[in-house]
Amino acid sequence: MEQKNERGSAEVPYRFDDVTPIAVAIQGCDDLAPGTRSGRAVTVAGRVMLLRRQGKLVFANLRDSSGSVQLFVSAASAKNFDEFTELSLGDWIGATGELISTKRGELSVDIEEWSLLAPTRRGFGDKWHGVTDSETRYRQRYVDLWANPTSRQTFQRRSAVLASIRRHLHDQGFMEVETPLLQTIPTGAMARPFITHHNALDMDLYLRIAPELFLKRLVVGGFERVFEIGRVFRNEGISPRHNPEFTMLELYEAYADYGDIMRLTENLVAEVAQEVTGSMVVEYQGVELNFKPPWRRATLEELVSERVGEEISLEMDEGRLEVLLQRFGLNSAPGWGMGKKIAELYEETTESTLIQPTFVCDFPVEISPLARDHRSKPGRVERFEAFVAGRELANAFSELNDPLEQRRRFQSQGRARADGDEEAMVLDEDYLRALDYGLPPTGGLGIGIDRLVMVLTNSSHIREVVLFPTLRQEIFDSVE
RNA sequence: GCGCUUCUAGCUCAACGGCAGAGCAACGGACUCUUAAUCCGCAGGUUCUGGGUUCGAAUCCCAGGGGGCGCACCA
Repeated sequence: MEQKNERGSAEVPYRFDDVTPIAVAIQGCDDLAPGTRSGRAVTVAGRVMLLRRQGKLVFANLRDSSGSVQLFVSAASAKNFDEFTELSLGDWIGATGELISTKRGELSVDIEEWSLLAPTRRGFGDKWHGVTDSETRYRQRYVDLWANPTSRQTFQRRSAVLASIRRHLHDQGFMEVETPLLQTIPTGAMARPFITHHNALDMDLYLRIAPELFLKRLVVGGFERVFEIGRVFRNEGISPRHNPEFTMLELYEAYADYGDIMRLTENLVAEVAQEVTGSMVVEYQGVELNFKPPWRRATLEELVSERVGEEISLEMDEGRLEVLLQRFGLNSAPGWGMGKKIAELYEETTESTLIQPTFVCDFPVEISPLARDHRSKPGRVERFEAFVAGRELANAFSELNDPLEQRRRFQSQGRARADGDEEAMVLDEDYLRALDYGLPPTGGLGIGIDRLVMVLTNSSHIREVVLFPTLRQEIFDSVE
């Protein structure tokens, strides 16, 4: 099966000098006339992806992370020519030669010297079809990345998105911080946690479901603009839009309210889109999404009223609301107040229809335990969610900074928990103590980075944008 | 967790109740300007696993496993 490849890596070099990325090496040589030589010598390295043997002349395509280039290997001028003809697709080599244009006008490196850097013992799939089997692509991402250019581009763009976000936030005076992943109280969001155990302390710990409360402690501590980009873990279902671990951006800005955060959000996302895709208008699954600010702003109650076709509000008749819930197949649970019921109706009828970027504003206080009461609308908080392509992209609020009110909110969550809501938020005494020391007016924001990357890479499944997505354990037939 | 669906050579796929095949890769050989696919040759299989039905199962049925989609849950 793998007959040829009794070759190991024992005899290949430990390093290879003077490598230039292929994209850099070939820069400026696009217009070399067919059949001419550039006089420029380059050293490149990468994987042999295609081979066309013509006897005393071999053409190969060499690829590295920056691009690919044709290698022109002639028996008359290349060292170790016979060995070159024995290379396999997928072998790593390094090579030095002059940039030339072939008779057909293909820019090539006319190899003088080359070295095998690592042989491959397994093939990289069909050279035309690549590897399409999704299981192989997710489990063996190293194969996917080499075999499928679009996969490679997706992850390169993901990196560009992260770099762009960091650059913009640093430019605006935000400081990047790291807070605990291992937490004694899993709080700051509505979700079930993963539990683990620390042996020396003989203590259960939780993988964080959000960094939120730690970041606000830092604002109490005087860091007025902080952000964290990091993994959070939620012990919930897996779907095309959910991976148990995912990457969240959270930021907090002192002296700002949710209106400031709205402007920050639309500007940040629009500029990132512009930088990584070249445009603020992005095609996603056949639909054009326009991220150019300003985005539409509407209240949750306005949007759900629009969809349902009649006025929906916290002040409406509760019996009428129950009728509407029934009509949409929703059964309210004991303990649900008007706010929760309206939120459920909104989620069922409205969320998936919000295609263009939209700020959904002013959520019911009942479902927003960390957001500050709206300055003029009783029963609502100053909170928004940004929706794009029918999905939540961001969640933000004017942060609740009153320790007494925060305690009441936690206690209300505690009652929901007692009623069986496993995702109701857990009270954090130290956080309340921190608020006692004074949290200035603060705007906070959370953005699901994976979903942002999905939109900016036209990916329909979160696994397309997570390098090593969570899968069931693979069972190997033999253990050697 | 539930429903639907899928799994055949290293990869991409045929065969759909009657001898398990092709292209590419690999392996051997020919070829000095090719562009996934030149030519000749040679190999390659627990058809995901285990049961069952049948004269006969990759194919039909049952159970299990992996993947995908949908629902539920969430971001």
